[in-house]
Amino acid sequence: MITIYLAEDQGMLNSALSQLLELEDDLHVVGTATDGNTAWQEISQLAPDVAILDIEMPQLTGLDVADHIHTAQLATKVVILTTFAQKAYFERAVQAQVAGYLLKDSPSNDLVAAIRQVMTGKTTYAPELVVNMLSADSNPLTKRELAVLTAADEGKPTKEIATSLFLSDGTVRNYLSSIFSKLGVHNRIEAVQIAKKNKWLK
Amino acid sequence: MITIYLAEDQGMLNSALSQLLELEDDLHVVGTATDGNTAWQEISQLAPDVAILDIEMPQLTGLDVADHIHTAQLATKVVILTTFAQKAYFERAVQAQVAGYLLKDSPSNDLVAAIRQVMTGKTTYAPELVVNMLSADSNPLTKRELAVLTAADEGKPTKEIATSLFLSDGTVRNYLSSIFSKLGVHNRIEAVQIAKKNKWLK
DNA sequence: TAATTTTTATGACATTTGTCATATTGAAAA
DNA sequence: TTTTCAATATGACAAATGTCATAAAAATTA
Repeated sequence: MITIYLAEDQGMLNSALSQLLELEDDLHVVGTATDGNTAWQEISQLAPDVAILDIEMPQLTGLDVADHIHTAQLATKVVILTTFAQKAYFERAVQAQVAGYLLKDSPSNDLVAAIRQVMTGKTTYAPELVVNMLSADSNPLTKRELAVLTAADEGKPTKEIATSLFLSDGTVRNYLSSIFSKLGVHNRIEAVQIAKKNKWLK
Repeated sequence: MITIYLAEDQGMLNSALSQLLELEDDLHVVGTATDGNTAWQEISQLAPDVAILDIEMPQLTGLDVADHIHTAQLATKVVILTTFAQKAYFERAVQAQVAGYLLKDSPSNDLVAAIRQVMTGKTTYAPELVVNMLSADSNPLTKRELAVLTAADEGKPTKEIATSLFLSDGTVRNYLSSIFSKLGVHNRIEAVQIAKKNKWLK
């Protein structure tokens, strides 16, 4: 019997998954949480075989919890369950030696499969990730370009950006223009969007 | 036997829910989709008793699909399933005469309950919504203004906004100008920021 | 060291934005 | 039933934005 702890902050997915896992003869959900703090508390108590952790949770992220589990040297295997294939997240997960990493895009059966898989000592990563890793979208923007874009994101008009960065008006427009061409767009809003999607901008 | 169609773009939730619903003796999932277009195609063919629709889906939103169902006068009852309690969404849903509206925060059993409920002809709305409605920090923007701002937030330039909303170029600029004066700002980015902070815009 | 990239700047130009005045229609509120 | 507000439109104009060519010092990389 494999014992499982499920931490997922979206109620519907949380309860749907836990009911579903519970239906499997060899799986047993020993607890669930919708925030990272409770999750870590209970996992350290219960020491389940597997912890399924969402990344974006209140208080502590799933990656934080995974770190704790790792440093506390619990035998609990961690499976990260997240929405997007983000390079940065994935790297942190590897650091924390998680046993599995899969996306919410996948069907729920993949989760069941992943659980059994990690119990055999193997690791499983969503294939989308590998693709995403190879075509690593490293930031094409320079420091200053990023500074300009950040200011633009705050809604500042060109002039304000210029004075705040001690640049000339035209230089700021040039930077923006260069940013646009690098990102293949034609205005600030789109540029900011792309930069945010790629986590180059918070 | 209640026939159900499920449209939810997040694969994990989609498959988890459909498996879960299928377990109930009186429920049968006749189809699922992860985008609005397929959803509407299939729903119009299959005419299920209940359609469970996520709002944020590619191509057509759940609200668009609900509109279609409503105007095509299908007998299909619609249950909207969404992440946040947004007044605007809710209002549009009411317009489209949806039978139920619930949040992904709720446990999955609420969904099962809601399905049975709407089949008796009753409507069910998540209680959080009512609270959210009352304490609604009232939005000074009109429907169209919001539509324009939403498009602007996507990075579309004036012309595109105009064609996508079937408006003239100047009208769009007028709306934006009026938005700015209502919100006390002078450009799109700032306007979007404020609207987001106040949850008038997602 | 040589080649390349980054940071910074101008000027000129076309286009896009934002502002304002003004006007019509229809719907909602007083 | 006035009066107001929402939705829509024009035209005109000023200001901001985006594009391009060109340039040069400083820093980085090969």
